[in-house]
Order: sequence, then structure tokens, then C-alpha cells
Amino acid sequence: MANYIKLRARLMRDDDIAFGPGKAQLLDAIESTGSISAAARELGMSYRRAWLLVDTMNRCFREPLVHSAPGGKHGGGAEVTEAGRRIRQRYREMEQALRDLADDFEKSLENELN
Amino acid sequence: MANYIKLRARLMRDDDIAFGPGKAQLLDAIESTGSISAAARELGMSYRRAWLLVDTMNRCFREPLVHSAPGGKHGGGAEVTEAGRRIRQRYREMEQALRDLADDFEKSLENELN
DNA sequence: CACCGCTATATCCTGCCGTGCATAACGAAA
DNA sequence: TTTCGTTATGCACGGCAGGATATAGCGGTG
Repeated sequence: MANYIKLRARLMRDDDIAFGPGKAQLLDAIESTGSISAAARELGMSYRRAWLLVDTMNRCFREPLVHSAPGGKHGGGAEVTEAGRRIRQRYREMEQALRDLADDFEKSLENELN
Repeated sequence: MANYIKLRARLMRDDDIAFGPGKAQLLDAIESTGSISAAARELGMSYRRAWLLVDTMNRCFREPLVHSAPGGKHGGGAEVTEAGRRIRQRYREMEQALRDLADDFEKSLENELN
């Protein structure tokens, strides 16, 4: 039996999601593959979706988190900027702190379950 | 501009959601109205959905969180059990602790936004 | 200078979640 | 014993998020 607390923390800017778990994961994939399309393939999502996530991130923050360019060798590509890495790290730190806290509560709720 | 961190914590039991923010709110509404259907109306959700949420809760936990009965005066009704109140309170405490923690991180992320 | 893989964007299509609706059973009260 | 509002459950419809597909433009490299 897999009993656990599923957490989700999203940084909202008005009505759109500036940052969240999916976007953090996407930054990882872009960093390791060097392109949005390869990252999308790696994560099993459509290029459309990946591009929309990147676009939303870049629009929400002061500095872009991903720098991308068409053309060039093997067709340009994309890279995670300094700001991107910084924001991702802050987010991950928050995620970890939330996780630790949730785990403290987990047992007291879990032992009420079947 | 409404910038904030949206949090969601769900207690999972295998594949179904044993408890979460919607179920906590539903318990409140059942407590104040005395029936599942009135609670659903109050929250603007379908009776079907409300009933499914109650059913999932009751199946996941050792003791039922809601006791319900058909028939009777004005058609039976439903009430939140002692276990229901206890679990809801534990959950709310966790939610509050997570909220406080997230607020600490909020500013360091928020001031990167537009 | 043609090729290639990528970015960028629009349009169509689909699967899923939840609502709406319909129905049956229940049991206290009048 | 009739009435009434509820519990309990199934089924068909609709909205919408995301996938699939199509197309155009870009610019190093061979």
C-alpha cells in the first residue's frame, strides 16, 4: 500500500502559473538536452506544451529563465539562464522544506487509514 | 497583481485521494447543513460529486468520517463523526504549517517576478 | 547554397472529469 | 399509508486541457 502525502506548490502571477513542479522538471530536461523539443520528448510531453510552459515562465519573470534561438548548428536550441537556475534552486529548497514538514504530519494521518 | 504561492496537500491511499482541501471544506458544509445534498448546493457542486468524495473518504479510513442515513425526518441526512472532526483538524494544522513555511519563501521568489 | 533540426505558432482532434438528469429505496412524520 | 427530502447509483452530454498535426522561418554546416 502506497500511502503518502502528495504536495504541490505553484508560484502564481495573477492567473497563470509562473513556476511549479512541471516547470522545474522541464528546466532540468532542457539543461541536459540543450533544446526544448528534445526535453519534451524526454518527458513524454508535446512540444506545444513544453513551449507554452517556457513561454509562460519567461513572460512572468523579470529575466527569462530559458534562452532559445532557431537556426544555427543542428537548429539552434535552448539553454537555462543564470536566473533560471537560481529560481529553480530556490523553488527546490522550498519544495524540500515543505516535504520535510509534511512527512512529520504524515504518520499521525496515515495511521487512521486502512 | 495577485502574486502568491498556491499550495495543495493530498493524503493518498494507493490511487485515490483519502483527504484534501476539497474534502475538508465538504466536511465543514456537511457539519453546518446536516446533509450531503445541502452541502453540495452550498458549495456549488453536484450531489454526485459530493457523494463520491464522502464515499472515498469513508472507504479509505478505518472509521467513517461521515455517517449518513436515508429516510427519516425530512429524509435522513448526514453528520460528521468524531473521527471526521479529528482528521480534519490534523489536516488543517498541517495546511497551516505548510502555509507559514511557504510564506517565508514567497518573497525571495516573488521579487523575481514582473 | 542547399540541407537539417530546431523555434514559433495556428488549427483540429480527443480523452477525461464533472455536471445534469433520471431512477429507486428509505423511513420518520402527518 | 401517503408524503417528502434525503441517500444511493447509473448513464449520457459538454467543456476544456493537452496532444497531434501542419506550416513557416531561422541560420550554422557541409
